[in-house]
Amino acid sequence: MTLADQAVEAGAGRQSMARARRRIRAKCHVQAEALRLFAERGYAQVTVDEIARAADISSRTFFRYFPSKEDVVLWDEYDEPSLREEVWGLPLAEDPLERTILILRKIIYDEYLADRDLLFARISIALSTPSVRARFVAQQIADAELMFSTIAGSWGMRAEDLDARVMAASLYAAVMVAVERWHSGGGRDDLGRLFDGAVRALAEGAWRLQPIGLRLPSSPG
Amino acid sequence: MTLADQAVEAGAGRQSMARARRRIRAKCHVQAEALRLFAERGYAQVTVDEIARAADISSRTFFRYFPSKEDVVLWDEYDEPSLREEVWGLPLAEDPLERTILILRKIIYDEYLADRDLLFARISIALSTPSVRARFVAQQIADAELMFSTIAGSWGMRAEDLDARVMAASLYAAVMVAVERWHSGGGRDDLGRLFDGAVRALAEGAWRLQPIGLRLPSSPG
DNA sequence: GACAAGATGGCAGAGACTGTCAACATGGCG
DNA sequence: CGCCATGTTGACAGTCTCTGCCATCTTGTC
Repeated sequence: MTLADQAVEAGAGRQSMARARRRIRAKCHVQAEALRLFAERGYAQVTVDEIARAADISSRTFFRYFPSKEDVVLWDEYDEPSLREEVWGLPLAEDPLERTILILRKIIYDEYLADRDLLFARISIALSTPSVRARFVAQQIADAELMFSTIAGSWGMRAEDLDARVMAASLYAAVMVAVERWHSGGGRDDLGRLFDGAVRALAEGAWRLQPIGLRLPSSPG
Repeated sequence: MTLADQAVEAGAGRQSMARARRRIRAKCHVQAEALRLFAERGYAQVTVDEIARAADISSRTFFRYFPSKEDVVLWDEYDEPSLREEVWGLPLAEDPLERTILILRKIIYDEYLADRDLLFARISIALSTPSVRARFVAQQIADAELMFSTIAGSWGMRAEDLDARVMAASLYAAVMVAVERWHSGGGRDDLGRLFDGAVRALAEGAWRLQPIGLRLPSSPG
């Protein structure tokens, strides 16, 4: 069973799943062409028309696949099935925090193993193009929050707790730092190990935060 | 001495500082008109042409003031002098981490006190408009990293340490959460206190993170 | 094969943004 | 005061992203 199949089954199931599979394949093809052109000439120097021509579609169809030019970089196959599927599929952990970390780790690892070069190409553009980078960051945070609130909800915690939101965003930070480090190392390191390192750094850094936190609640100044 | 004055002094000093002061005042005026229109009709429903007309400038001039439509929301007076000025001006703290927190806190507090309604209007649009929100988030992170690397550098730490970067991003997370909470409370709470709470949440979360961090370095999973 | 649902392409158009250039304001200086 | 250098503005034309609309073609179903 291919990735596309899984995606479709999880999706709006009722319709013909062949259509959806074709659609995903088509999107992959367009993305590949786009990334090739971006690598050659840079993101800003390639127009949507050119991508469409390279992928043998009309530019109108391009925008039916990807809501914006940025999305052709951000999108990946794994976006198609809802994140929630992944969430429920993982083995339980006692702690919502630990579970979030395990899930994040799995997602990172899956993508990493699936197609290292593709991931590297996407990250390269995401990190070097400000507008794409901004959306990249925002998307990561949204994902982390979705996961955390889902998990926290299933444990009876309120997702709006300061703690939940701060931790979700901080975990994103760990992902982001790991990804950047991985990229700056030319993609040769082990992304999973870098992520572990970032999580440990977070634990240690926040540890040193304890005495400061206690000292804070005094005056505004 | 007005804010504008300070900004100019810190800036490319050599020229006539009257010019720069006028420029900042003009930008403030354009921003005020823009926010007024956005509040009336929503960000997307207002064109740059309309903002320009309302502020009595040409749209070409608008883009000379603000590189993009989004920036008219994101910009504030305090962006003009370099952040570094603020950094060096604050009383020393033993720990770079603590110092970063104090600086963040001061910046938040200054803006907060300067013009609560203006800040609230800007945050409202930043949070509700996806494209602006993405840039808002990215900007916060960049600021936090700039500060942290400046401070870390002055203490002889390497700014590229995993620890430094993770903590910078996590602190941003605390700011973000505090700002969102402040906004959802209608701007009535004390922003500084909310920030303190977020920092404490981070410290506590890290506490719970420690055992997980130690358990991680095993298998990819 | 016929029919319904969905996917596509082409076209026109709004709106964000940029390059260029000529007109204009400003501040300093003889 | 007049003049020059420098910086600021507006107008215009043009590019590019993105959208609505509609006619056309493909696909899956019966």
